Amino acid sequence: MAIQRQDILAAAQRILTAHGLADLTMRRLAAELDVQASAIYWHIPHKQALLAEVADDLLARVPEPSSRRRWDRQLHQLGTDLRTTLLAQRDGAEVVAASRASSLDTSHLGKRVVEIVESGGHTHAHAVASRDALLHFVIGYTFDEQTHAVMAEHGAAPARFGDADAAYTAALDIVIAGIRA
Amino acid sequence: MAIQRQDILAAAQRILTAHGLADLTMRRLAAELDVQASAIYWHIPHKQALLAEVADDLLARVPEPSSRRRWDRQLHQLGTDLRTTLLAQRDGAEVVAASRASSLDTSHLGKRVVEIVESGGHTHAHAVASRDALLHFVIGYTFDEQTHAVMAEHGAAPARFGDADAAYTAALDIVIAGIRA
DNA sequence: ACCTGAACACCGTTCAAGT
DNA sequence: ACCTGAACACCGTTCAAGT
Repeated sequence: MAIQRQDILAAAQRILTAHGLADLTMRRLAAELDVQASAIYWHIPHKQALLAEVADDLLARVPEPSSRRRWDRQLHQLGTDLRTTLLAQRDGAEVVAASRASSLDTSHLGKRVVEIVESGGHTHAHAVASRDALLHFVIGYTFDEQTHAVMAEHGAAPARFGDADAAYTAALDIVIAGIRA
Repeated sequence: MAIQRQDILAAAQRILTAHGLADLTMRRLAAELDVQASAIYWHIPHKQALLAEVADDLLARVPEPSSRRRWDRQLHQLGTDLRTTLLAQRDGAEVVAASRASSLDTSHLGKRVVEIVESGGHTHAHAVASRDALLHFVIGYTFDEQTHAVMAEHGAAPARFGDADAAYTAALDIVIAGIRA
C-alpha cells in the first residue's frame, strides 16, 4: 500500500529521536520508508515543509495551562512546560527555532499567551509584546541549553555546573516579572 | 603571496553581505580567494570555526553603553544596539544564533550585562539570570525578525504591519522591567 | 609553509518513465 | 495515483602530491 503523509512525519520523528537533526535527510527518510527519496516529493513540496510539521507537532504537545490559577502562574506554567517539551525531543529547540520561529504570532501557543496576559487586565499591545518577550526567550534559552549539552557530550565545551532547572526558572521569573510590571 | 586568516574572514563577510548565509560555502569562499576549497583547511579546521569568527566579529561591533547613565538605561541601550548590529549584517542574527548561542556566558557582551546589572545593586545570581533573559530574548527576537523579512520578500509570508522598532522596544522594556523588579 | 588535484561520501530536488 | 531510476547541481572534508 501507498505511503501516507502521516508515515513520513512518523519516520522523521523516529530518525530525529534516534540519530538527530543532522541525520534527518531526505535519503535517510526514504530508506526508513522503503522508497526512493524522490517518492517523498509526491507527498510533500520540500524538506522545510516537513520540518515545519515536525515543529508544529512538537509544539502541540505543550499542555494547556490550567485556567483556574492566576494569570501570571499560568504564564509560568506555560514557560516551564514549553521548555520541558522542547528538551524532551532530541534537537527539539533547534527544529522549532529553525522552522517555526517566524510564526509565533499566528501559532496556538502565541495566541494562548496573549489571552492569558489580557486576562490579567493588560492591554492587547502589552500582551503582544509579552508574547514576543516570553516565547523568544524560552525558545532561545532552550536552544542554547540543548546545543550546549550536545557539545559538552562531544567534549567540545565545558559542562555547566549548577542546577539547570533553577537557572532557567530564575530567568523565566524575570521575564514574567516584567510582564506583570 | 599566501592567503591570511584575515583574508578568509573578509571574504566570508563579503559573500554573506552580497549573497547570504546559504551561499557562504567553502567552495564559493575558495573561489572568492582564488584558491581551491581544500586550501582553506590549511588555515581553519572547519567551517564552523569560520562561522564562529564571523559571529564574534559581528558581536564586537556592538558599542559599549555609556557608563554615565543609569544602569537600566545602559541595559536598554545595549539591547537596542545589539539588535541594530545584528540587523545591519545580512543573516546576522542567524549566524550568531547558530554559532555563538552556546557561549553567551563567556562572551564579552554577556560579561558586560552581568556587570551592568550588578552595578544596579543586584546579586550576582540575579545578574546572571538577567543576562540569560536579555540576550536570549534579543537574539531570538531579531532572528525571527530577519527570517521573516526574507520570507516576506520572497512572498512566502505576509508582511508585518506596524512599527517594527516600537514593537521591539515594547518587548525589550518588558524584559528590562523584569530585571529591575 | 602553503596550495593543488582528485577523490570520498554525501546533499535536496526534478522529471521522464513505469505500474 | 504513486513510485522508480537516473540525473543535476551541488555540499564539507581529507590527503597524497606538488612547489
